Amino acid sequence: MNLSQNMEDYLKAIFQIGHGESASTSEIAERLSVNPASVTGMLKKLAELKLVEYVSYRGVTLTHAGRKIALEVLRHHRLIETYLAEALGYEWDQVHDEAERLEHHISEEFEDRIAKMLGDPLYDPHGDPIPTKDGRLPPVSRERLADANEGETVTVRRVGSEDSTTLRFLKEHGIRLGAALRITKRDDRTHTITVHVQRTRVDLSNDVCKIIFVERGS
Amino acid sequence: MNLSQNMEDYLKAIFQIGHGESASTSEIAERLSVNPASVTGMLKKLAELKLVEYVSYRGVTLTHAGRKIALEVLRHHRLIETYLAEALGYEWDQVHDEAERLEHHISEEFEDRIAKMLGDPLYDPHGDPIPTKDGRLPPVSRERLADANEGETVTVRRVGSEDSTTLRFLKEHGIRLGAALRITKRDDRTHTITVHVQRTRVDLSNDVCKIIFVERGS
DNA sequence: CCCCACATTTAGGTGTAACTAACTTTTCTT
DNA sequence: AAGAAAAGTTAGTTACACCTAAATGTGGGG
Ligand SMILES: [Mn+2]
Ligand SMILES: [Mn+2]
Ligand SMILES: [Mn+2]
Ligand SMILES: [Mn+2]
Repeated sequence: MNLSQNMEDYLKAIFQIGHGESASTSEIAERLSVNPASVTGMLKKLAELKLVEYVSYRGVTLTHAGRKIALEVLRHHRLIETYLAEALGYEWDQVHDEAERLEHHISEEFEDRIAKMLGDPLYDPHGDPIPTKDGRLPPVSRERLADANEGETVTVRRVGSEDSTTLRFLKEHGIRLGAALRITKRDDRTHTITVHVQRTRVDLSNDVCKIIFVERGS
Repeated sequence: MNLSQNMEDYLKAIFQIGHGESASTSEIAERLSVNPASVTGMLKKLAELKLVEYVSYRGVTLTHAGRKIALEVLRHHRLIETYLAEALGYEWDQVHDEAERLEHHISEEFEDRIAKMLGDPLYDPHGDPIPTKDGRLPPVSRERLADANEGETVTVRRVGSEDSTTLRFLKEHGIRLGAALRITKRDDRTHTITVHVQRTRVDLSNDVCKIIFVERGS
């Protein structure tokens, strides 16, 4: 099956929104910066190809075939991000846009070679799991920094953002994968959490804390 | 100026056919595996954008702006080929197809990083010159093995083919960049040239000898 | 249970880039 | 120099993927 770049991005978006549940037209439109009317059109085409199950006004889910493609594209994306960071010295806030384009244009050969060169990594520079060649997703932490208690110490495992300003901010304050954070204060009035990284104090908004996933302990 | 992948490939084709002279509709169609009628349509659009000078029934030449883009795409192509060979262990017969797609999708950032990593190479794995960032082409040999005399010894500098079967054949017989060839026999009846690489004898058709460019001496 | 707000789809249209078939221009052959 | 062959262009379609505006469906509050 040879799909267009656009179709691949739709399948990936449906996978990432839905994660099993069905994705709505407007969520897909939002994520792809496209008009909802365009989404309806594309969903019909994807349903025609048996890549999604689509019920008018009810949203879509991926079929087995659609899910397989979504995972392949996601594997490309995250392997490329990892390669850019490891082999070419990109920062974690620079990798996303490059990977977003390249994911559609590399060959299986390229995929296999960079995977091997990197030692078949399981996580990308943001801690996102890289689907394996046979379509399985390595486990990820779902504990959010936002839910950690005052006094606890946690380890950063994943940052669920593609926004380069946010990523740069975090990096500059020492918040990177593997960093140990001590939660020194939760202010529920200002929705702010104060953490200490090494000896540096950082104030984080609740919004940011919702996209930082951690593991208890250090 | 943001051009489509297709437009970029047209400009590159015109550059490579013409090299100063004008390119004909059918040559472009041939090279891009596209219908001549489609070429006419595209040439009009490119002329509209002032990227080519187009006279109906008379062919096209690149404008300064068009040439600049062609050189940029060519730089991408050849840098990527070089990168694939040097950094990822591709063979010289595997690099072309991958580069043909990727050339349109990498960022300036990516271009700069791989160029730097490779030490700003001047030639790709086939000995083709890599345009510099400011659009200048390193010099190349135009001496064809086909024109070498019996008894001479020459050094392989460039192989002007993208055909992987040809490239694999040459590689397997020790004919690679830098290899020293002694022309031991020219048979003008069978249009065959016999050369010795190291101690191995290889018979080459005249067609192949026309795409092998050499430097006199070893 | 009706109405309204919102989500979604349909209808109609754009731009890109290809195709085939028919026509025109150029070039070659005699 | 005429006529045929080759090269190139025009006309009319197709497919893709987007858009806006108008119409329709859905689910919750009154
Ligand atoms: Mn993408
Ligand atoms: Mn990532
Ligand atoms: Mn190309
Ligand atoms: Mn090359």
